[in-house]
Amino acid sequence: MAARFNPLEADARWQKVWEEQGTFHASGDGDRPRAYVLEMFPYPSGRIHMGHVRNYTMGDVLARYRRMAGFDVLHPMGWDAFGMPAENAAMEKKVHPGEWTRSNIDTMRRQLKRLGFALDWSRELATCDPSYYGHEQALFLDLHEAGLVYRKQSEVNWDPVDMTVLANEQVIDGRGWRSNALVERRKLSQWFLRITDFADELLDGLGRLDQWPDKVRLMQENWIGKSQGMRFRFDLAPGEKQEGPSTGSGRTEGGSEPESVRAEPVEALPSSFEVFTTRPDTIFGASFAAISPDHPIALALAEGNSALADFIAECKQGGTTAAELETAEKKGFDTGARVIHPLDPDWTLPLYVANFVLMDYGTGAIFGCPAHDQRDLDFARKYGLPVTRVVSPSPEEADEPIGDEAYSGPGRLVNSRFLDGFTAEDAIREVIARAEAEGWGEGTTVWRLRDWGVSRQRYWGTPIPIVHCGACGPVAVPRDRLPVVLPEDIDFETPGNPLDRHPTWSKVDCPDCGAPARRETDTLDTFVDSSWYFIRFASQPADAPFDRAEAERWLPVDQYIGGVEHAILHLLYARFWTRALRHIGKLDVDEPFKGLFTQGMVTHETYRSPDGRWLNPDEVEKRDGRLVVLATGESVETGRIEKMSKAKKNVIDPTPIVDQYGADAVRWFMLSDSPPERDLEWSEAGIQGSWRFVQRIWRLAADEAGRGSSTWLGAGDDVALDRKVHRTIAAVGANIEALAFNKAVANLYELTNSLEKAPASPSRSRAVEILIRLAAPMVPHLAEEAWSAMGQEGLIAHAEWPTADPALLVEEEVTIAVQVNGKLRDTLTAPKGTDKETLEKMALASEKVLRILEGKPPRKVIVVPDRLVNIVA
RNA sequence: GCCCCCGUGGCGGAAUUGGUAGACGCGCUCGACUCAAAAUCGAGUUCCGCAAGGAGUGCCGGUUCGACUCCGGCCGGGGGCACCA
Repeated sequence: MAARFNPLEADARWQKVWEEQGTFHASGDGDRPRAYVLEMFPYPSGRIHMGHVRNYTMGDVLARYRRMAGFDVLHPMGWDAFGMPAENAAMEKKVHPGEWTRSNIDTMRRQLKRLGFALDWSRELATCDPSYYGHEQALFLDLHEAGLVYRKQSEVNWDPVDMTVLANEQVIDGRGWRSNALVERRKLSQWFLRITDFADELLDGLGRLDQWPDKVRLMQENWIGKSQGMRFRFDLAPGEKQEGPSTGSGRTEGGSEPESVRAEPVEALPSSFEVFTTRPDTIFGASFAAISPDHPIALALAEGNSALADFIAECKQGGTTAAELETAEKKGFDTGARVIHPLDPDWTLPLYVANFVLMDYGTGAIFGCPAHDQRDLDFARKYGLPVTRVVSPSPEEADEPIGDEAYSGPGRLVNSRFLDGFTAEDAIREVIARAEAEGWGEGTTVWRLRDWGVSRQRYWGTPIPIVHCGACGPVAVPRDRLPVVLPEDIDFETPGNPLDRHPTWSKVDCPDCGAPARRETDTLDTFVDSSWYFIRFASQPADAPFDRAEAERWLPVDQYIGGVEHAILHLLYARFWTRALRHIGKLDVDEPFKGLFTQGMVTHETYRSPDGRWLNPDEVEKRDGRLVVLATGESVETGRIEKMSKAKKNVIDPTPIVDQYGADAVRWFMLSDSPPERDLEWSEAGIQGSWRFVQRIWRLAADEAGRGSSTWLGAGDDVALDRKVHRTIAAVGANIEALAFNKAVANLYELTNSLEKAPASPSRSRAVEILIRLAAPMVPHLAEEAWSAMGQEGLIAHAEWPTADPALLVEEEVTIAVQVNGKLRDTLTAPKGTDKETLEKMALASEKVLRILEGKPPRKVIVVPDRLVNIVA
């Protein structure tokens, strides 16, 4: 056996063996228990980065561990291959998005294979492949038939130069990130999925996801944002112009929104409108009503009021960034109209248009109760509106005036006529009951969650399988004509969506009436692609998206691992999609991911030259204990430790590192030190430490392999070492199960330290063999090499995970801490299970204790068996 | 503004239900091997102190025989959401 482990030679050899033998194929038959381990599939951006390496190493350890523990493991990999970067590359580098993407996939697949991940490559998929997105189109049509897809006008960020729609994060200071042109708000007809129909289910389901981080569940809960309250009608007081019939009150029930009210032409002034409140109990504290600048009543009133029209226009200006909103002044415009209080026909309130009322939350209108809402209070003070307390924490404070702070605490109703003396809770119930009985309002629930707009005016995505016919309207593409394949001959020379400009692609006959029609040229949000790929991994027939029974055998994913940046959107959409499939009877799974783990980022120091330029780590060198620029010798300023990014030039490409140290050292480093949920700082010293450890294990194995069993003949068992080994078996298994890889790594270091110190014995030989098996999920190439060199049969990937002997886990002797007044003064050793009296006697006999007690009797002695004795002096 | 998480040696971090704080790694110091270096091995490494001993888990207080752990109040760092009625 060689003195040193040579990863460059061994890695490739074992990777070839695994591939040829199909070692990591999920069989899906037999009666072994199943485990589905999945990491979030990558976007093929060009090359693998350290974040990928960390993510996939974690999943790999778990997958390999489960396989050794007897599971049939599904551990697949694929590519989230649609998206904007491919189109950007097409524009910048004049390459076809498909070509660019597929070449990136080839590169990254090679890089992943170089790391020796135990993946079932036979199930590899790419979302940009018609054999994937064609099935997605079919599923889209299924949801469409089930009424879960609808079309409505919606505002988008429109870049007039690039002629494209921008996501919110692509709008920087009101300008397009690429064109720098002022972004316009445009209304487009877009496709929506009715995720709000599932809001309650999605919220409710979070409570049962006990293997998800609390943080993520909380984020989703906030995102869904359930608010219970009441919706009620305000009638406009007579005296205002009221032309034409009432258009009713705006919205229909539930999450299904009609073609937007905003799209209607401004004609008549409605005679009433609805507001939403979570505090119907404070209804007698009302002092004004306010509507959004986008509200139909505001638009109608502005018709004859140029000052109001100006105000509305002003509201539309200004940024929508968080900082701007926070500092933006709360402004209102008194329309002069008044509304009638629903509980007193003689009481009218002024109607304002206010810049802080959002049209797309609730009903786009509110009533203001300044005494008990801070924003309403600020508004009332500004415009000199009355402030009436209606909730009081105690009877004495009933007439206490409200100062600068609104009172939002508990209490009983005051100044509220028939509600006086009610608790807030009872008052809410009472007001809702009354409103419902009298027909002017009702209890309701409002969600922050909006329906999911899935239309993207982009080329590189899944075509939406719809044809627009002048006579028939939007018509589904018949199933036998799926997939609707993206055209390859496209042109990126002119801005805008190439599908729109394609000479022939969009021209089709209507599937219903045969008349000339036009294909939908929008493509689907790429989050749709990632909402069901884990199902396709589990089952991939050619003629259907998945086979229900086969998919149900694997799902839900037992452990899903990825970045916390997907805590909301991807994970919420995938949860929705899965529930939607269940709703339409395609798949009986409610939650797609049973266990979720969000791993931390890989970070690195940043470096700057004296002139403030960011420097690459390879431009920097340590000389005489300080960092200098390699080329010039100037001193380097060490910046913050940050997530690796091109902008900060602190990216370490994994490939050269793997070439230098081998896959196992890199994998080991990714698991060491930092807890997996926290950030890991890449360092040269760290990878060298990992390399040393790989060689230390190798030396132990080589030592045992070279020794043969004869050398320790006559030596007895090393019981202390046996105990250490079995404690380690238990600890490593538990820590991998808990994804506490840094602790499992520490366990293996400890065992290695013990083995290096232990004299040769049968125990030691067994221990080294067990160490190799315990380390196999983390450093698989080394483990295979050592396993075979030690003369073991078969692959270690198929070897059994060692079992801890319970008898060896029990200590015979324990160390007892001896404290005086809670401070450690001495320790003593006693057989496990020694009774309290004996321990107390032993502790009181301690010389150190006697010295501190100075002959005085202890006041009290606390004995915790097998743990400690605390003497209270 | 609202909600959540985290503060432990020079650094990354360990520490079942409150029960010997600092496992393990990195770094550093000294030593061995070597002509020398690398590699490797051995010893040490929370702070103050020669030692005995004392202090110590962001700060202040509380509960307890006993607090990194529980409670209250501050300070600092990070994250999520955000004119949400």
